[in-house]
Order: sequence, then C-alpha cells, then structure tokens
Amino acid sequence: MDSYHHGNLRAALLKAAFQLIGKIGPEAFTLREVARRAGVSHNAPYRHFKGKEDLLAALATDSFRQLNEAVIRGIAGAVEAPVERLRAAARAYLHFGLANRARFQAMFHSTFDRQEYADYVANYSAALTLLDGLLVECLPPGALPSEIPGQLVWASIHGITELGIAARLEDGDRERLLLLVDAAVDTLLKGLQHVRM
Amino acid sequence: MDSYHHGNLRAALLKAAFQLIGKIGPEAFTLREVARRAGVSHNAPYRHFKGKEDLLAALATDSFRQLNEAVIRGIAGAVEAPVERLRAAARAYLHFGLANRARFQAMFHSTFDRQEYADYVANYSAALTLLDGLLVECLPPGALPSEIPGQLVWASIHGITELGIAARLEDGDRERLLLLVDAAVDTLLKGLQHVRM
DNA sequence: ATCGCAATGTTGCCCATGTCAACATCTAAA
DNA sequence: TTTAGATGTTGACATGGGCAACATTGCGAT
Repeated sequence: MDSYHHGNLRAALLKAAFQLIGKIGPEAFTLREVARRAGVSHNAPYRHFKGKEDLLAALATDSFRQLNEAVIRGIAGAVEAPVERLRAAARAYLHFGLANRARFQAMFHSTFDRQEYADYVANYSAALTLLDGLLVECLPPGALPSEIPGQLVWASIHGITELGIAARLEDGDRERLLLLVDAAVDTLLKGLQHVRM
Repeated sequence: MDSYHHGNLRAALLKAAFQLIGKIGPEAFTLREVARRAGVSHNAPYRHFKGKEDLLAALATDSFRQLNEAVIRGIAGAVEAPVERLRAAARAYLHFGLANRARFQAMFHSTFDRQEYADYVANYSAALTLLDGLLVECLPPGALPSEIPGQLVWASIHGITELGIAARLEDGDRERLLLLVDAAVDTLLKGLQHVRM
C-alpha cells in the first residue's frame, strides 16, 4: 500500500483532529496541522470536509456521541438506586468535560449552522433525553408535566462543568467539583419534590 | 486636531472591539479589523495592547464589569423581597449573556493566562460574591457553613445561560429560558432548606 | 482486458491575519 | 529650544484557509 490514495483518510483526519484539539484549544486548531498529522497534503481534507467548520462539526458530533457513551458507562458502573444512577451520570458528564475541555468547547461553542448537521442535533438531544430518563426514575411518578426539571438538572451540571473548565483547575479542585455535582443533584431533587412547575 | 496622535486610542480600540465582537463571533474577531474601525493602522494597537490576547483580556475584564453592573441594575429594579431580588439578578445574568453572546464567550472561554490579569480575576470574583450576598438573604440565618450553595446557584444560572447561547434561539425561547431561571432559583432555594451540605 | 471517468491527492497560488522591525511624528520635560 | 519617549505608520515575514489546475488511482461500462 502506502499508495497515493490513503484508504480511509476521513477517519484518519478525524483521529488526528482529536489528538490535535486535545493538545491545543479549538481556536488554535488548524486544518493544515491536521493534514500534516495525517501525513497528507494541506488540501486533502477538502475532499472529505467542506472546510474547517465542517471538520469541527464532525468532531463535535462525534464528541457528543462519546459523551453519551461515557455517561452510559458511568451509570452502568453504579448502584441500582435511581439517585445513585443520576449522580453517576452527572459525575461522568463533569469528568468528560474536564478531561476534554477543547472538545467540549467545540461541542457547545462552535459556530457551524446546526440545521445542516442533523447528526449533531440528534446526539445533542440524546444527551438531554438520557438525563431526563434518569431523572424521571428519581421523582414521584406522574410528577412531570413539563420538560423543565430535566433542563434544570442538565443546565446545572453543565454550568458546573463550564465553570470548572473556565477556571483552570488545580488538581485538588476536581474533588471540590465532584462534591458540587453531588450537591446539585441532591438539592435539585429535593427542591423538585416541593416546587410546583 | 485629527492629527497624527489619536488622543485616546486605547479606549477607541476597545470600543471598536466591542462593536466588532458583537457583530461576529470572538473566533472571527480580528485585530486588524479593530484597527481599521478605529481608523488607525494595523499596528497601532500594539502600542496599547501586547497583542490580540491582551485586547481580548481587556475586553473580557470590561465585560465582567458590565455584567456586574447589569445585575446590580436588575436587583435595583426589583421588589424588596430577597427571593425577588435573587430572581431579578438571575434574570439579568441570563439577559446579559443572551444579548452579548460573543462577549460572554470572551469572558469565560478565552485562553489568556488569568494570573496576569488581576483585574479580570477581581471582577470575576465580584460576580460570585454579588450572587452569594443575595443568596444569603434568602436562606435561614446561620445556615451557610460552606460556599457550596452560592456556587450551586451561580452554576445553574450560568448553565442555563450557556445552553441558551449554545442553542440558537428563536424569539419565543427567551420566555422559556426566563421561566427556567425562575424555576432554578425556586427549586434550589427549596432544596437548600432541606439538604445538608 | 481496456477505456474512461469520477474520486481522491497534490502543487501552486491568493489573500488575510498576527507579529516583528525600522522609520516617522508628535509632546512634554529639561 | 532641544530631545527623548510615546505613539503611529509602513514594510516584511510566516502561517492559515480556500480556490484552481493538475496528477494518480481504482472501478464500472463496453
């Protein structure tokens, strides 16, 4: 092999992009550098992506998939109790964000037009649905006339993660944030049992 | 006048930067374009800022100041009741974020080294302190052994704002998010009265 | 089998940007 | 008034995104 045609350049480019964006922020992220890392000319990516944004969109979509998987793995390793499962999911979410700050940013702060990326939207929604399902298990049956509780929990976990990313973390802070996530879950669950929506 | 020297270029550059970043994202934000808008050569900004990042840092710092002011204005226009004041602050926070998405991003997702920008850190902390003060008024006295509740409330409001920014909004969604913010405040307050920290 | 075409890569180019260096102009203090 | 420092300007360089023209390859119709 080793021939003119790469075989599966698209995948290779995405892989290289993952590594690159992990080392530097998504701002410094460079199409040409991705190509270099894939051992390919600076224009080869254009045969597989419309441009830089398109690559970023693919990256974001894939990252969402991985986030969902990570969350699922998280709850799989947890006790049966619904609250524990929700906590585990929340912790997994936080952990994913902290461990993949640049990709997290690509997932939420990219500028591509979402309407053109149905896959992205699907995986985005899946994350919310996932969390919402766990939440339902934690609340008294029939207590969910709206989608608000799910969005509330998601937003809180997401906010903690965002702020955790924004503040550059020392190693000890990870613990603190985990406590915060637990506190968020507990507090919201308690509050949701008392507040009318 | 109209002379070689501008008079107060630094301020003019910041102003131009505000306008520019309002029109486009902070990624597309360009030092040269800022200079152009200030009617000045592409290298003039270097006499007032170390480089692009430095300008962004100044912008972020200033934006934080404005956020805090907006929040304060928000509570000033609210009823006396502590919970109402907290709600007003939260709404102001959300509103500021939605109305200034690009600057909001600059505030939280920039890559400059925070240690070099004491002003930035000060204004950042001020936002948290502000919120925390409002929160204390809403809780039973002596019930705050930790900083967790404040961070919790902040993170939730922030998360709603971030997700609101991330999802491009239709006009009707603004209402929904405001409801969400109110729900967050109510739910967290209720929960905080029942959960041990 | 072969011919031809579409897919995939490559090279070369253009323009914009961030930043450095050298030079120009102004202002204020000595 | 002179002159040094502050402030702007012009020019240059390296790098990046993206277009166009060309090269190579593999695959399907004949």
